[in-house]
Amino acid sequence: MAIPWEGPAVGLMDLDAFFASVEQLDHPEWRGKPLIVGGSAERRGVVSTASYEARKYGVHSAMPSYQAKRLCPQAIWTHGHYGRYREMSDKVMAIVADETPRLEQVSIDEAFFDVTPGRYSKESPVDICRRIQARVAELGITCSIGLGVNKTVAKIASERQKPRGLTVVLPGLEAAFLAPLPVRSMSGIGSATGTRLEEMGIRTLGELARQDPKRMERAFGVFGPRMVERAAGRERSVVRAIDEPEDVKSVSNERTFARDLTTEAEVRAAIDHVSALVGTRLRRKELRGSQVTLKLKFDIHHTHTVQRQLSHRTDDEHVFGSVAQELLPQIWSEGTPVRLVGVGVSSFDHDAGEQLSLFGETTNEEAPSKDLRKLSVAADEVRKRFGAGALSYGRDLRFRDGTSDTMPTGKFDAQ
DNA sequence: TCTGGGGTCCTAGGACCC
DNA sequence: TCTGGGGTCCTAGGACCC
Repeated sequence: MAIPWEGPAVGLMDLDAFFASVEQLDHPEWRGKPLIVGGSAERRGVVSTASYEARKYGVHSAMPSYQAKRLCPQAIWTHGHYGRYREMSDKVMAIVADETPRLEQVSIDEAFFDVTPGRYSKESPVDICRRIQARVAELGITCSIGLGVNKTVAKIASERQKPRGLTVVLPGLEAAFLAPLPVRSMSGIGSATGTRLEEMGIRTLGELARQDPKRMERAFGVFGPRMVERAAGRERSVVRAIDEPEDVKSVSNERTFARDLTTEAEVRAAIDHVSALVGTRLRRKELRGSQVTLKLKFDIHHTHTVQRQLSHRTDDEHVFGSVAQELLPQIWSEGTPVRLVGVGVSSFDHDAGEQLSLFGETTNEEAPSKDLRKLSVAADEVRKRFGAGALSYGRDLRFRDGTSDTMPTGKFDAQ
């Protein structure tokens, strides 16, 4: 029976324990057993995804692996197969896109979609959600969906029932749905903001919704009044169409080392190594940026970054990597242990021309040497054919055995 | 032998210009 | 004769998300 629906309808689809579910699909012998996808306990790894069987032991995403191992020593452990997850994710997104052109992917396992009646189809939004769930299930994995009048409601609803849940908040009921929930259940409110709100005596979304926007603006800046609107269920969200992809703002890579780096040679080799990863990705994405960021983490709470704006855009690690090398002394002196090294490139300015500088590229001291860039492109080719580990530049070689596990981008539950 | 990696957005201070 | 105000860019860091 169709449920009548007035006004906007936004869904949030979340794949249940995605990485672990794909592993269990591909390895029938792992089904029904505690399974953890994540980095190894000995190398400062964390849990990326735990199967529902492992969650019973208290294991959850983002938990340090050593802790997970203690809670569930019998768990099957895998480092994950990112390419395979990507492939499954693409199949799922194609299903959703087949139902509505307004599909905004937020991560490998999550997407908002717009099923406002009359916009693309006259069908009930609830029926469309049920069909998406059934079609995804045919792939051998499952998803949970939240449905409401905007993104905030859809997102929170999707988390109410898992796995395989469909939580519908009918139009007009959003304020009542949100009111009793703790402020932390709304995305955008993390531990810092959550604590500050509590100190102000605001514990639930209902209490947040009743706040004076001016007062919240004084306390939280532009985010304050937005929080109030969202908590009241009044947010008006736009779901991007599938053919208007989001502009990428930055591309970066970082590595945490199993053991801290201490010598200059090690740190500089790490910068080269990480820069090469960034360069390959920039060229694959056809992006050139003019802002270079070097990031070092000394211990769990102390991270330093330095940036430099270049006069032109580049995608060549020989250029931005040597800039990162030049920046190193600004935040590091030999002897300080380094836990993590990161390099990023940003300021792409997609639609602007190549040239930022008033001066020609050839007159610029930072202009990439054509020969070096050719070398970078040739290296991409070798990596593509023989694998990412097939090639590295001179300095790289010295530290490669010290890297921690290369983990795919993770999926983490709140907390 | 205590917490990864890839991102986004916002803020705030300083430099600099008019 | 001694300090205004607005705007923009750059830089560093924090909070948050999955």
